[in-house]
Amino acid sequence: MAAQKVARLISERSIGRLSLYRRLLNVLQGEGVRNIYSHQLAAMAGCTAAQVRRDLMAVGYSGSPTHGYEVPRLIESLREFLDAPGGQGVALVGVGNLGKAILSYFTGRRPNLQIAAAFDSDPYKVNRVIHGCRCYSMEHLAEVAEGQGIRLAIITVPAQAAQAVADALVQAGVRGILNFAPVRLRVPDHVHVEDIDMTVSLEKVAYFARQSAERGSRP
Amino acid sequence: MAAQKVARLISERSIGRLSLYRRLLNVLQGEGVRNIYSHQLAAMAGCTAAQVRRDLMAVGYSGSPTHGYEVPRLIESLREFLDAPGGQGVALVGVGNLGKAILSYFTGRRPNLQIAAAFDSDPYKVNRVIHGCRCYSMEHLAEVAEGQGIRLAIITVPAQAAQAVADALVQAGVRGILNFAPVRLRVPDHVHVEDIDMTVSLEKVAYFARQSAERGSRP
DNA sequence: CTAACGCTGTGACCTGTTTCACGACCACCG
DNA sequence: CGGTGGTCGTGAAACAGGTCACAGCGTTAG
Repeated sequence: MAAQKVARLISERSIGRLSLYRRLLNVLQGEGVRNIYSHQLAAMAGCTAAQVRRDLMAVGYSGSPTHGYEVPRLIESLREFLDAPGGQGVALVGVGNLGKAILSYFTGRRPNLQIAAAFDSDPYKVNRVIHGCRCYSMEHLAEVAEGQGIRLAIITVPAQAAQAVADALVQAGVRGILNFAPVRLRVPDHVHVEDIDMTVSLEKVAYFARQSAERGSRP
Repeated sequence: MAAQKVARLISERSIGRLSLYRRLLNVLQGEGVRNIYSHQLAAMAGCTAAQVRRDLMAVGYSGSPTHGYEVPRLIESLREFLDAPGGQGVALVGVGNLGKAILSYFTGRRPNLQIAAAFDSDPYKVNRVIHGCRCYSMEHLAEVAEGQGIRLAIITVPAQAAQAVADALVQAGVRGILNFAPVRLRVPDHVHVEDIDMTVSLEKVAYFARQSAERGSRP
């Protein structure tokens, strides 16, 4: 407690990039790379070297001017900075097509962030094991979530059901939600919601693709 | 051509919000709402009224100070602003779990942005129809994409294959890519890439949930 | 041994986005 | 028929995030 982290004002964007750096570094480590410079990491992450250095300021590990950053130490520092000690269980609510895809996507990917339980209102899915994850009834959400100390959740239910699910999750003590439903969830301040809105993303792509097409055809 | 749109410098963020507004408005229209004020839209979208008004400046439809915005006219203006005339075909590459989920997710959702063709390297999937969408072999990508005038694509292949797929798509004339693979794609400047990185998003949720938990426990 | 190099960390600047604030307008009420 | 209240559009201020530039330093070449 003496070494209390100063409440760093670090932006959401930076956290995203730090997570990206870590993933890139893991690949590099697998290739046997021992040291790396900020500009190399920047090239891989698609940003500038200055931004990499500034982001890394937050994690509290300094590289050497001569050898750059030691890959294993940097990974370790990022782990300390980003991960909860002891790992975090995640609940997934809504075992439809998207839910199943996400279950398989995350299976064995991040050992520190495992999907520990799935929930669905469809009685046919309840008690089945899907991609290695047990599916529970919605009625047992609070019980299972609290029993497993789950603080994070992924919502992959239809839009109409999303708010009710979010309320139930908050009630069960969840502090963070990754929301795939195309709705703005209303939650208390202490709960963090991250939206992934595929429709909006696709429309953004369509818009900007059209823009660059027009720009390109009229030089 | 005389009415050439002034090259509005509109931010990526704004486009995302405009797309969100439109979706909210469609729901409202279904409920029979005729008029709406900026602050109501703001409450639903999770931003401020000033931001709604500023975003809407770009679309070129002015509301009335007394009745706010007419829902049908605003939807129409957003459609003109966001959508390509005549609709845009989209290709989906990678018919795995995630690809199938996305196919079912977009089926019949946005009539203007239909997934017109799917591609996979697995011969077992080729020529099957999945969620109403024909799956072609990767070899026919250029042929089918050009034949159908496809300019947009969604990548849902494993990370190792993503760059090769992106190259092939660009070669086939694709101008915008929605990329689910956890890799930074390298593409020419005239191609717009939008990344959806679920791992990064989940880690962001985990980080900020932990932050607010710590902040909450120490008031 | 000295000089020169290249990289890191960080203060200062700059750019792009959000918020504020205010003039103009219209409907409604008294 | 004038006052009042509420909203819109938009210039200007405030803010956040990203970039630049440079001091400091270990390494290495000469």
